Amino acid sequence: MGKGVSIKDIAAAANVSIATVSRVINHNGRFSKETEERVLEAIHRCNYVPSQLAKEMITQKTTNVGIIVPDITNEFFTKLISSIERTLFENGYLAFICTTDEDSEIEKSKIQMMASKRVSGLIFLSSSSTVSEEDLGDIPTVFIDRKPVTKADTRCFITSDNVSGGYLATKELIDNGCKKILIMTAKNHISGYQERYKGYAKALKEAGIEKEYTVMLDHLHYQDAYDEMNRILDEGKPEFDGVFACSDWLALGCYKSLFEHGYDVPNDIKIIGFDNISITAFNTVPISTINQQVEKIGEEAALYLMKVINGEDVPTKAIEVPVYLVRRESSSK
Amino acid sequence: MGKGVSIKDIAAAANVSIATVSRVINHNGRFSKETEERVLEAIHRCNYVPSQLAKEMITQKTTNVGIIVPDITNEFFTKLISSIERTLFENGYLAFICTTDEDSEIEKSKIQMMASKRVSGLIFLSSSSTVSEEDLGDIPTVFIDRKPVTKADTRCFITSDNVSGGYLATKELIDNGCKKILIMTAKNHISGYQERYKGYAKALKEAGIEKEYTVMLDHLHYQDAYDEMNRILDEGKPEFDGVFACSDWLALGCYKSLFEHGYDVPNDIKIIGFDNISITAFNTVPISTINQQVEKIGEEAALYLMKVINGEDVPTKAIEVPVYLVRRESSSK
DNA sequence: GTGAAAGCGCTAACAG
DNA sequence: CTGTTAGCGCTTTCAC
Repeated sequence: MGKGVSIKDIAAAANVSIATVSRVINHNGRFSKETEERVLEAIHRCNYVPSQLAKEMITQKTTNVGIIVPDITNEFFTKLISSIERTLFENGYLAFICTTDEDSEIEKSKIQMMASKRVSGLIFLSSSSTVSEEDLGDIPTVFIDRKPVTKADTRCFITSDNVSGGYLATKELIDNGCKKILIMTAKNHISGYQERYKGYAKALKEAGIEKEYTVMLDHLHYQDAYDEMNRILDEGKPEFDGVFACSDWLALGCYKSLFEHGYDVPNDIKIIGFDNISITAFNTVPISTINQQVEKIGEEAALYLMKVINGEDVPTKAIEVPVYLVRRESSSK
Repeated sequence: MGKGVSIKDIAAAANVSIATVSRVINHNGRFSKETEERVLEAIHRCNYVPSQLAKEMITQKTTNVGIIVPDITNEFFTKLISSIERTLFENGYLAFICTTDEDSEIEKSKIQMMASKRVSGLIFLSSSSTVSEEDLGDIPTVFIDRKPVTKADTRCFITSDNVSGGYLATKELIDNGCKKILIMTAKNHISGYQERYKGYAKALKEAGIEKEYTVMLDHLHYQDAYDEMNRILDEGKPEFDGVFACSDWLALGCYKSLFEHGYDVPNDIKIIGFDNISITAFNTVPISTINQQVEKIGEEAALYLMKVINGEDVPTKAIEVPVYLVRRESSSK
């Protein structure tokens, strides 16, 4: 497709100089109507596609951005990526996709590759592993969702308002009569989860509930929540009447364990999750959850990044996108 | 990160010619140990990252490949993309991600953009919309999963052995006592679904079951299957004792409807899905399904594409990756 | 309005 | 072993 045919060929075919062809292509004016037509005709006839590659080479500025995520098999990430990719493309950028599998070696090597390809920016869904500032260098970078464990906090960071989310979730349980609420969260320091815990603590305090009941998980898969809840329930009658699972997958794991142990959700025990992934709505007992405005986060991230790339003024260093409660059966009275 | 510093600077810093620097970088030999060290030292000291962009410009060959998918919020696509991306990267390629949202205009415009960026190949998860050969031009392309509705069948096409899958699924139901089996599939001509139907028909015929029971859906989301099954069940006692849903999401929708109508799965009615997405295992009644070797499909696609790119001999035009049955509770006796 | 010429950062002959 | 040179396909002054 137009590979092989270059601006030279068009110049020859249209009987003008390559400078003129360039002007026509880029709508830079300074050519007559007739010339334009002749050039356009030649372009069409030769099936010519200007090399963006060469342009990027000379302007020293690519329209490529890298998206880096731990993995892609996760509805939250996936929606984020879609939204980012769409926003970027609307502004003339294409996105490289890079999964790191939480492996900092891979991460490093992909960042380097992108650097060598001169991406003009990076959108980073950092794993909890440390991203070295050195690797990132002066590439404009926006972090999403997970706050990196580096001094990289000089860069932009976009996330949901997780504290409010944790608060809303916990309050929903309290409002519907729960007195003892278990929070299931992550053992390692993922910023979002820590904030959700803060919201939980705040709601408890506000309601005059003193006893917290925290369960920390090493891994955050469905199975881990299921196993852990099984362990707890196998020990005897549970001490809690509400569960705030810090992600929907955890909530689903808890639900299944409770169900299999003969507990009635929401009558015996209420559950609320976080993220609003689609299956929560489809669960036998639909699961209440906190909705993150993923599309908006992705869009904000992309827009912000492009501003940085274009050297615009970017006042805000941290953006928090609001969340809202999605009330379903699992937390009802 | 090394942007701004070029091969010239290194040449100067190491007191050699740029040609020598180039040789060292590319391990092309013809330089002494000492020179190498001096150059390497300069590279390190200046924090130099060679511009892959310039290299691609001159060698007329990029190490970028485009992945085109209808959307990304789908475990099957997602796994495929992961696998492709990994395989490509292991071979020095980076992947552009392009979602089309089944919109052929967007598709067209993204393909053009990638062409102008001179991607060296495309991996195409075509929507049922027609991909024009003209757009693809001479870019090496591999199709996955869905057979394009064009004359593009001159290109490579990789997919699961869907006929066998449909056969295995149906046979599983028959083997466990089903006499009347409903198949829920797609109304439009998605190759995979058509083939699954063929397998279904074959198994029925082999078992001497004459009556087929086909339900076709316009859209293939959970909700569509749920609604359709509700409609059927609301009409009265169902005529079938087994359901072969051509995707897991459809199976889950059917399950919920059956459950809510008071039917016992698998005792009253058995269900089997297709794809083996993770939630099928987590359903209250785990759903039997046909596993597609997604990782393998992705890997094969990437490897095949790179062969084409490198001008290697590529005998096979169509690759079918085997599937296998995953037996769970929903289809048991 | 239009063209000639100088590069962008690099590779690839070709000399030495 | 090493340096010189000619581009890759394009943009961008600077003349005319």
